[in-house]
Order: sequence, then C-alpha cells, then structure tokens
Amino acid sequence: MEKQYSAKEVEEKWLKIYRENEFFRADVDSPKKSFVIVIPPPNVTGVLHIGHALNTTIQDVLIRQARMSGLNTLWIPGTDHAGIATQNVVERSLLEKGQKRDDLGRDKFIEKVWRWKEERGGTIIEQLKKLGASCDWQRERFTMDEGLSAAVSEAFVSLYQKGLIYRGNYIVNWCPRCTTALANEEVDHETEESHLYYIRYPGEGGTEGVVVATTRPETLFGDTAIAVNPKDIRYKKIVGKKVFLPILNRLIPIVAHPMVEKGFGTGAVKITPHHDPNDFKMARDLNLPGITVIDEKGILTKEAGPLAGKERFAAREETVALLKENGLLVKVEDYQHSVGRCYRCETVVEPYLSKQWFVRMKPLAKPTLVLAKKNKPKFYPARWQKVYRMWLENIEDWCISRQIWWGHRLPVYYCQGCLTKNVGAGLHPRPREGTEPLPYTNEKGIIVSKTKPDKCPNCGSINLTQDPDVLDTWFSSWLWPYSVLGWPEKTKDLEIFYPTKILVTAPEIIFFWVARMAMSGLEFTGKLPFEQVYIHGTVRDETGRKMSKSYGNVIDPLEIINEVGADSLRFSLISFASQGQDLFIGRKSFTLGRNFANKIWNASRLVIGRVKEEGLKIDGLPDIATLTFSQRWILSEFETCRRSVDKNLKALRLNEAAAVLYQFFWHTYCDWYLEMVKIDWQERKDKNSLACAIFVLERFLHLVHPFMPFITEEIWNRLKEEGLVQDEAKSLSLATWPQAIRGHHQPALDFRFKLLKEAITAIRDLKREFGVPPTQLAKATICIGPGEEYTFFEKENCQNYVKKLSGLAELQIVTHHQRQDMEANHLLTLGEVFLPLAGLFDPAKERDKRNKELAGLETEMAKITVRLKDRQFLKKAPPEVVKREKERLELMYLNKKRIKEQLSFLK
RNA sequence: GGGCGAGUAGCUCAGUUGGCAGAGCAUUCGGCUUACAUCCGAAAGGUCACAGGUUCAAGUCCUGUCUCGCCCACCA
Repeated sequence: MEKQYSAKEVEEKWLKIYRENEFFRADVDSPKKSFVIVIPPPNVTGVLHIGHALNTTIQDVLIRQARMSGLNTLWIPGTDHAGIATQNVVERSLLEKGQKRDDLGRDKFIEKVWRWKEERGGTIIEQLKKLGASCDWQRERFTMDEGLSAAVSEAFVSLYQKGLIYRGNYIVNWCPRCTTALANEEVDHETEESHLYYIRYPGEGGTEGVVVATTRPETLFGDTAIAVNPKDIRYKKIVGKKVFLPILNRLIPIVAHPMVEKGFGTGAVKITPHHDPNDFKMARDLNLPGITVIDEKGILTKEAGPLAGKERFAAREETVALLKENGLLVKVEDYQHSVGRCYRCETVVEPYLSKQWFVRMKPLAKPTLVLAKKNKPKFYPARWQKVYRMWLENIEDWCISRQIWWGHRLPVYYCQGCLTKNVGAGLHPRPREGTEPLPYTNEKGIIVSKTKPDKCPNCGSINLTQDPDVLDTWFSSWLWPYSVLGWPEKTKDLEIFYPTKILVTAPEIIFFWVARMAMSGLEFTGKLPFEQVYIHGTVRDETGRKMSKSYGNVIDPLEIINEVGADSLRFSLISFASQGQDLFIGRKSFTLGRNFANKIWNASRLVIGRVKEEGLKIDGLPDIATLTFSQRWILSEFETCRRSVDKNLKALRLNEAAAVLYQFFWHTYCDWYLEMVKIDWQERKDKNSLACAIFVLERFLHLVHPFMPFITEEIWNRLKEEGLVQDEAKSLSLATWPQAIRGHHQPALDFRFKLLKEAITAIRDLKREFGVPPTQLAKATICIGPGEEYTFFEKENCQNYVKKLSGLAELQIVTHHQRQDMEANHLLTLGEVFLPLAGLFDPAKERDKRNKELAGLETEMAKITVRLKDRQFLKKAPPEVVKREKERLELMYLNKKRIKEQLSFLK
C-alpha cells in the first residue's frame, strides 16, 4: 500500500465506480422493508455550503447504515426552483448587461431562467455527489418538473374546491424591491434604532386636539381616524369628535377600539388602514375607509399631497420637517423597535394592501395537531416537538401568491365575460363545514382549473385570462415527499416508498416546510410523510457567528474536500454535531477527520503489508478456543464498540457513534492491539494475531463506512484483492452490517487487560519520572497476586508485552517482593511495580510522592467509610453499589498498607 | 412580553436510566521504536455558572438567580 493516503485519488476513483454501477438505485420490486429519505431540496441557484454538507452527511450516514442493514433504501435527491431567490439571481445577471426583466417580457425572461437553470443549476447536485451522498441519482427531481407541477395544480384545485383556498384583500408583507407579497415566515424581524414621533392633530374649532405617537409619520397622509382605548378616561370625552390631519388638514374622527393600549405613547394612535395590519383590522371592525399613500415600489402616491412621488424613507424626513414647520411635532424620542425585512433581499418590508391568495390553515392543522400530541412525527431532539406544536396551534392563513414570474403559475383563470356581465360565477368553492365565511372575497368570474379551459363553463366566454401571479415556492415544497414519488398518480413508488422514514433538516424551516409537509401529507395522502424529524444545529464559526458571505467567515466545503477529502470533512462534521446543538467550526477543525483517515490507512497498511510480506495465507477467523488472551480481548472490545455504535445510531446520536469508533480504533485497536500483534509475531510468529487483526479491521471498516465511505471502500477492496476477505458484495456499501457473534463479548477480559495496561503504563511513567530514556532497557519487578492475576501475568505472554511495550530488558513477576535500596515503585490496582534506579533515585522525592498519595487515599477512604457506616445507604442503595464500595475500600486498605511499607523503607 | 437552548479542563465540546468527572485541540516533558511526526509515550489541568431543595447518593432531578445565544408575538 502507498505510504501516503491520497484522498483525492481514492475518492475520484470510487465516485467513478459509483457512477458507473448505480449501487444506490432503489428497487420498487424488492421484498425488503423500505427505508426512505427525501432530501430537503437545496435551491437550484445554490452552491454547497457547510450547512448542506452537514445535512447531507447525516442523511447519508443513516441511509448507508440502513442499506447495509438489509433495508430497501431510497434517498431521493432534487432541487427547489426557489422563486424569489432564483429570479433575483437572474435579474442581477441581466442588470449587469443593463437589462431589466420588463425589457424582456415574461416569456423571454422565464426562458432565460430555464436556460440559467440548465447551465448552472446542476452544480449543487454535482457537489452532493462529491460529498459521497448515496442518493438514487436516477430519481433526481426539480420542483418545476412536469410531474411536480401537476402535483401543485392538483393540490391547489383540490384545496380550492374544499374551500380551503380563497382570495382576499389583505394587508400583506410587501417587498417593494421584489414587488411581491411575502408570507409572514419570509420576513425577518430585527430590532433597530429608530424614533418615536409625537404629533399633534389639532381639534376642531381651535381645541388642542390629540397627540399621537408613531414611528412612521410618513403614513399619516393615509390616516382615516385616531383611535383610543374605550376604557381610557383621559379620552372618553373626545371620542366621536374630529381632529385635523396635519399638513393636509383633512378632518378625521376620533374612535375607540380595545386593541389600543392605554400605556403606549399618549394612548392615542393614528389609524392608517392601508399601511398597518392592526389599523387594517380596527378599520374593518369600525367600518373606516382606507387610503393608499405608498405604492408597490415604496413611492408615495398622489394622496400624499406635497410628498407625492417621494421615496418612503425620504418622505419620512420631509414629513417630519413639515410637521416641525407647522408646529405640530411635539417631541421626538429615541426608540427601538422591530423592523421586518425581506428574507431574500433584506429590503424593509412594507405592509401593503393587495389582493392575494391564501390557504386556510386551521382546518389543515387540526388533524396534524391530533397526531402531534401523540408525538407523531417524532422529533430529535424532542424539544422541537413543542415548537412545532405551538406553531400549529397558533397557525394563521398562508399567503401563497407571489407577484413574480419564476414559479408555478396559479391555476386560476378570470372570465372577462362573467366579470363584466355581472352574472354568477363558475366553479364556486363549497366551504367546509364550520369554516368562516370568506371575507373580502369576490369569487365572481373565477375559474380554478388544472388546465386552461377553452371557454368559461358558466357564460361560455372565450375571453379568459390566467392570473399573472405565481405560487409561493413552499407551495411546491410542501408536497415534496410524495410528489417526488409520482403523486397524484397512484404509482407503485408511492405504495412502496411512502411514507418516508426520516426528515433531516435545520430548525429554521420547521414552520416553512416541516409543519406544512405534515399538513399537506395528511390532507392529500392521509398519512404523515415521515416518521421522524431530525433537526440539526447551525454551523457557526469559532466565535459563534453564523457563516455568511457578508462576514467573510464562510468555509467552503469543496475547498475542504480538496484539502483533506470528503471522508475527513464528513467525519469531522459528524463529530462536532452533537444532537441538535449548533456547531462551532474553524478551518483547523477538519484535521480531526484527516488524522483519523490517516490512522485508518496506516493501520491497514501495517496489517495488510505484514501478511503480504510474510506470504501468509489467512482464511477467516481461527477457532476462538485456540486464541490467546490478547486475541480474545480485541474481539471482545470490538463487540463492545459494535454494540455502542448500533445503540447510538439507533438513537440518532451520530456524534457519539463517531466518537466510539474513533476511540476504539485509535486507542484500543492501534495503540494496544496492533502493538501486541507485532510482539506476537516477533516472539513466536503467531499468525492468529494477524488473522484477528484482519477480522476486526474488516468489521470495523463496515462500521465506519457510513461516515467515511471512500477510504473504507478502498481498504476493504484491497483486503478482498489480497484474498483476506471473502464477500460477494461488489462494494462495501452493499455489504452486510456486522451482527453480534456469540462468544466474542467477554467483559471479564477487560479487567485483565486493565491490569496489564496499568503495569505497562506504570513502568513507562516511572522511567519518565526518573529520567530514564524510553529506549534504555531497564529492569523491573511486578509484584502481583497471589492468585489468578499472578497466573495471568505468568501465562498469557504478558511478560513479553510488558517488556516490549515499556522498554525492559528484564522482568520478574512475583507474588511478594522485598523492596531494595534505590528502587522506585508505583502502585497498581492489585499490586506494585518496582524499578531499580541506581544513581537516579532520590529518597526525599519518593517520600514526598508517597505522602501525597497517602493523603489522597486517606481522604477518599474516609469518605467511603462514612458511606459504608450509613444505615440509610446500606438499606437503600442497590446491593451492587454497596458491594462495589466495599471492594473499593478493601483495595484502598491494601494500597495504604503498601504505601506505609514503602515509607518505612524510605526513612 | 412568551418560549427554547447553553454555561463542565486554557479552547471546542461529550457526559443516555442519578452510582469513582471524559474526549479532541492547546500546554509541559520525553521520543524519528522498520504502519503512521497527520505519529508514539507520559504529565499537568475541574468548587460541573450561583443559591436552595429532593435523595443513601446530584454534573445529571426540582425551585429560584445570574450571564450568553436563538426563536416567537399586532410594542403603533
């Protein structure tokens, strides 16, 4: 084997083999139980970032382990058309050429986006492959595929017919830059420094009127009332009176509404129905008119009188100036309040009155909540269950129309005939029982249909126009787990692969996506689309900041793959991802995985190389009865490791599983077992040691494979090439996950090994302490037993292990030892080691050490003694705990005796 | 305002049903021992944020406090 592991070469090699062999294709006719994951589709415009890398690795670990465990696995990849985001990207590239989307027109523009998608949209999928994702690439889907688009229309029409989709005039979150509505969840709120302006509205007939506090003086042109709380005695008298709107001097009434809080500002608030959602509600309650003073681009309309045509933020300044001139600005306070921004372009969102389409969510949430209360789906970590449930409980209607071009066009047609002739509408929705009447809706002349009708079914007019809006991107995403399997067609895929097993995603999209998928799944398929939901943390930099381009702290996973390989990236990420906790990662973090890969490579090189050099024929594992202590011990240790990995994977504690593998391989297999193998070979040409080494290595490679697919695949295949492993599987990814083997797990060996290790460590420690160079072969005595421990050291080749591993020329194992002059010693659990140190020994130093040990021992003994005298403890603690304490105390007594003996010699 | 998470070694974090406090990195010391210096050996390092409580026994369970972070909400 090559001295240096080349991740690049090996990974490229296997990527090619995977591509050619399609190992990961799912078989719809398989009799095996299925295990399905659908990928959270990344934006088609996206490039792989570290968060994707984590998300993908988690899914791949789970799917690979399931595949090896004999399940019929399917992992469906795909991308999301990401309406606003993609449109923004293409618009930006147009802008570089000085073009705007309107210059092209809708059709040309969409053509352009498709072309862009074809050329650049595949990048992220290629990057997922580089990571080693074992998706069924044949089944790659895109949310704007024909099939998925059909699913979207089907869902829309179905919901509309059930009365769960309606159109209405509402205040929505409006992004004046994207000129589209946004759902509540698409707005990011942040607290910002601002001002609270106190403005006087003079009363009729020269009375002083009222003062209101507002953060948005520029909207005052749209005020149609002043509202106070009906219980507010300060204002009781003036409710019903009128005041003058500043600057425009229009008369507006003072009204009362319970939503107004007495304590805020002056207790009086201006009502601007078209530019504030609360004002809109109050206006509706009180039947007040509204005036639009800011248009869809954020420019003040002609209703704004002197400020018509001004941009909204400039208008704020000018309004304040005008108020000041008129003496109506009472005061200005510094004020912090939360400002909503478009999650795509960060423009401050404008509450804007417009006609939009909504999904009525409460009826959809109801059955979902029933299951949520039974912990279905099951969240990992469990705390997200509550977040999910609370959102479902307080759910609001979902604004699904977007005024952009890139996306699924609404399957809605307007019949000009019906609309002008003023006759009844076509396909009216039948409201579900118990749903409220549709407010602000006019269904007249609306035809909702999957395909464009030839003529209006109601009036026969052929003058039909399709709604120009497109659907929110999430309207296709929420169908993803079954639309990718062919829904609404009744496909075999759906029958076999649905519902999926687990959804792996980030906390940010529990509302956007997870909850909505759950609801739509129940609505359209009658089933929850996934059994489990794994929510992983956010990847942050070392200082805890989110990784973002603007901070310049992003780590590009592809760079990491280039430097250290995908395996190293994957293993490091998983190691840092404690369930649901955020990850703090720097560039250096990936040395963890790189070093581990290096270790695996080199250990394999030793084992395989040794067998080859010596021309050994190794044919599986020898009969366990013929094995020595160390050989049985490593089999037992592996079994412990295997159990722990299984347990942790099942509980979705992937980081723990990774840690167990790391610990076992490095510090048990390499540090101890392989060292003993070398000795066994050197001392007595023990072939069995190598056979066990290979056996354990091969099984270990299986366990690490889900985490590090490439290097394990490579080494496993080399084992096969050397004839050291018999397995018909064409790839480790298709091999069988290790199962328990009877007789391998022998916990009693752990204790024996502990004694051995302790003796070796003690001698190394003594040598270091007294400045004996590690290479200088020393002489030592181990005093142990009498009893089986003594026999163990005598019999099991332990003397050789101790001698070689601690650098001794001579070793005596005795049951009793009279301490010699100039001899240093070290306590063991069941004995002592002695090292003669002529010339290096310092009795005073020794005495200090012993006294310190004695003091520590005595405090500990005192504690245990107290505990063992405590009747409550004896009565209530489980017997094995009591027994353990007694044993500990006994050992300590022994050690105390030994130390005292030593001290008497040192005088 | 409500909810959630975190606080354990210098740093980043594990610690599952309560039962002898762990890892990686960094530090110190010693080693090129024919798999690996991306390595080997050893050491040092802890009032488990604080205060109470439950328990024979608390890093772990309960109550409260403090600090940091995140999410939600219609603070005009």
